[in-house]
Amino acid sequence: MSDSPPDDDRPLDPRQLSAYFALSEVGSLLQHEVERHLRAEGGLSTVQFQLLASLDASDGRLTMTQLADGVVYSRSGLTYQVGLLEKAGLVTRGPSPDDERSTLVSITDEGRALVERILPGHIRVVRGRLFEPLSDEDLDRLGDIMTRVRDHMRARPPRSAAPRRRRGPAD
Amino acid sequence: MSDSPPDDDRPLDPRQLSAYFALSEVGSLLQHEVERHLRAEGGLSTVQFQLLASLDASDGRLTMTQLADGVVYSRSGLTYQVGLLEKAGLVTRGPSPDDERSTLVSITDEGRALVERILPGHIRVVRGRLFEPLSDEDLDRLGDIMTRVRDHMRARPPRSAAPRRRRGPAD
DNA sequence: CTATTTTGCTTCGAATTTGAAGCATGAGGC
DNA sequence: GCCTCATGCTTCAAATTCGAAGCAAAATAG
Repeated sequence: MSDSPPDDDRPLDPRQLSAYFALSEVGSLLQHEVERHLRAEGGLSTVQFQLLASLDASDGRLTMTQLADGVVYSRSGLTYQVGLLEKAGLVTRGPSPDDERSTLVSITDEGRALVERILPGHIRVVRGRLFEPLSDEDLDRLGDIMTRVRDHMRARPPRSAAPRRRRGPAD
Repeated sequence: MSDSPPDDDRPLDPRQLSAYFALSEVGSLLQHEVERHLRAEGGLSTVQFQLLASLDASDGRLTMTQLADGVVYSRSGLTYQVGLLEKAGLVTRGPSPDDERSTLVSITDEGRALVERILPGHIRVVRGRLFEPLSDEDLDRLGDIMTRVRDHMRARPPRSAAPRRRRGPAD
């Protein structure tokens, strides 16, 4: 870490490129297939399922902010989606006892039941599409890599633009 | 095909779960940051950039179907986006000489110039957010794994629903 | 204690996305 | 050559998305 090499402005080498493209593609494909399955199976979008799953995994109640933080999503979009879930009777919204501003979202029994019902099929999709061609060792490695990347991305909030404005930009 | 092991209906074990969640999260986070950057830098959405990059990488002209196949996208959405790109002067649309039905999309010089202008920053984002915490070995492994998964997903077109409806569902 | 700033959420309008339906051309069967 | 089906793309209406603006409660400053 003595002096940063000019690594930053070099093009990606072929290995990086191919890894990046493959990752993007897998992400998109997986997302689409999961979407399709959830829609067909339980009439839910991916986000809605993630929200219910988050609630189910935690203590059953989270604030809007906690939910939005887990799922990568805009605040207003979250309001909309939680509204739909509430209308469907899968969650309820109420004020937080601690903080009058916060809305506490709680999963209903019906919501839990739906998650339980959809989960097996969801898992089957993920297993069949994602994990099938991977060995145990691949799996460990993938988990390790992705966890590290995620922590890295979560650690540093994204600079909106101009990551290093040392020299005047040609803009 | 003698008797399928009950592997299929087991829940994902913790390693699989954590790998799956981390992968999803990284995918979402990366997509959002790329989106933000491209929008700020060149006024393009991710899809538009991918379309231009696809055209740039190939011979400069592709049919709508070829484009949609590369990017994971709906046909109608593609029509809309290509329409925007055309309006912006970055691509042109014309009939295919071979097939009267096909629309051939060509990138303009302006389009190429825009790609050239945005690419370095895009690469900087990807490098900084995705590759920074990875060693060379990680990189190779990641590329290998993702390539294999992608090929696997591309090979078998997704079953719309009901992968194995052997026993009457409790629906 | 009051003024200011911050935080949490919702509402709003504009842009995007999607699947279904529509239209025209190409390919096959007869 | 016709008739039927498949293919390539666009149009359409409805749903979803986002950021900006708005509003109320809480934290902070003085």
